[in-house]
Amino acid sequence: MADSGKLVSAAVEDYVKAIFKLQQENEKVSTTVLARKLGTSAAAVTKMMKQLAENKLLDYTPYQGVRLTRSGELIALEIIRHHRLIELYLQRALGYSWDEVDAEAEKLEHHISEDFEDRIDRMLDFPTRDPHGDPIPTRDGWMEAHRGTSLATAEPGQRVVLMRVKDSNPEALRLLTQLGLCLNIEMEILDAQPMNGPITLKLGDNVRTIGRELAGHVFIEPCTYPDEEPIIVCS
Amino acid sequence: MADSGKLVSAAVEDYVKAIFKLQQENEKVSTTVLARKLGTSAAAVTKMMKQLAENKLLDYTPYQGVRLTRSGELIALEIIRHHRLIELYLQRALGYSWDEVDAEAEKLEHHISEDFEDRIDRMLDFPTRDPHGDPIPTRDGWMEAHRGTSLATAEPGQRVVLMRVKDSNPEALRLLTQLGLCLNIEMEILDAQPMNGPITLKLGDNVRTIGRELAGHVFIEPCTYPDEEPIIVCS
DNA sequence: GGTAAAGTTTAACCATGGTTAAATATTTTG
DNA sequence: CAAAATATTTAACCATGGTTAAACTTTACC
Repeated sequence: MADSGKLVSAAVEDYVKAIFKLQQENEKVSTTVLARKLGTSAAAVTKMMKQLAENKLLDYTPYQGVRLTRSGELIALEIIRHHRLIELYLQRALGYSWDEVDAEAEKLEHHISEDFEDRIDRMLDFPTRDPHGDPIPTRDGWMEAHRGTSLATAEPGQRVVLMRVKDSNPEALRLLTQLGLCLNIEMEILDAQPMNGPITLKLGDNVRTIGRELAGHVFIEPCTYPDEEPIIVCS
Repeated sequence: MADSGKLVSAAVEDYVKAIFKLQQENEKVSTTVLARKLGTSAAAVTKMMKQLAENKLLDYTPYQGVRLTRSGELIALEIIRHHRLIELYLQRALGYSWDEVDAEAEKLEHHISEDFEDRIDRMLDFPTRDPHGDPIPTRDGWMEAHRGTSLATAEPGQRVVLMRVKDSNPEALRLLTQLGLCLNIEMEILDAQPMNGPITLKLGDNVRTIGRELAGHVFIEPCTYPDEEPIIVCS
């Protein structure tokens, strides 16, 4: 009953997923950083690291942090695939908004079958991105690199496209929606005040000013056709 | 992390659900029967009964079996509601067949939000029955009685409607589909051989013979308009 | 009605995944 | 470069939900 037939527990899946995400930033993932990300204690993390190392899901050198093995990565990618497919499904099929999908997907990702995964994948016509612009890993464990650079570090004068947003802060996502920002929208960066001051954007005919913290949740890329009129794909 | 914020664990939900179903047959539910239903040991059940009694989800008299309190019933009904809504959703929205829905719903029922529940309820237009003809409890903890009597005990000569099937045996459900039996289909009972022998049915223009064991998975009611031609609602 | 069988509970144990406090490494800094 | 600060690990503990084996009730039957 506690086992429930699963090869890896939901807890293990959460650990592996968190490590995967953290190791995209830093070479090695430290105990404390992981503990903070998972909302648990460093002691609990250390114990789990030993267990995961025994199961060959990661390489663990005491005091030096961890790094996933390919086996660990495959599990992480499988869960991230579940998460992002579910997010997109909730948005498309059940009308969830992009600030609501993360919390629901967080619970469901551990409990769907391969069959369910395949069915929603097919129903969504084999999508490659989730509602936040994050890439959806393939079934066989490959994932595109993240796109975009932070809007918080953008220079005025550029014409850019909104490629991606951070997924796990509903408040930020609601704010962005209110401001008229959505995936694939084109905008011009009019101004970026020094001292982490606000950034002013032109969205179609509207001018909007947003703080640096919120801008940190947004990732952009230079417009492919910077000379043409911006195309507002936002609904 | 083990807590995960839930008031009741998935294990408790499974226990309460199993007890609810068993106590519809027998006044009190015994340790052994529960253990068999849950695929666990009698000792584990006893321990859990004490815990559930402490939490006032059931009344427990040692050696005498248990019965849910109203609180326990409400939890059971909530989970059964989840289960049956999910089953119907999987069938309608994702093309699952009636032999596939139970296993998937069994896992998902513990992990959906109230919001998810409401959304699929609305999307399905507030349904009252799942794909097996079982009633879907209301949000406030009320459930219709089960309909139908067993086809295994039916007398020849009747014209009947298929009201309900047992939900948790995929093989039986696939067999029934192959034989052309589905919910709401009308049929005439032509013959029922003694000694638990096979039952012969007329479905439209087809005549089918099924064993008593399979018939035990099917529940019927006398046709409301026994004089008219059978209406085949089956697709 | 006593005894055997069946059912139930208790006891001792295990694994998982948490906790806090203390001990030990590592890193930073004056 | 030593001491202080920080990070990490260990140890002892807890709760949940399982196990098996032994003890104890209840039921069934002669």
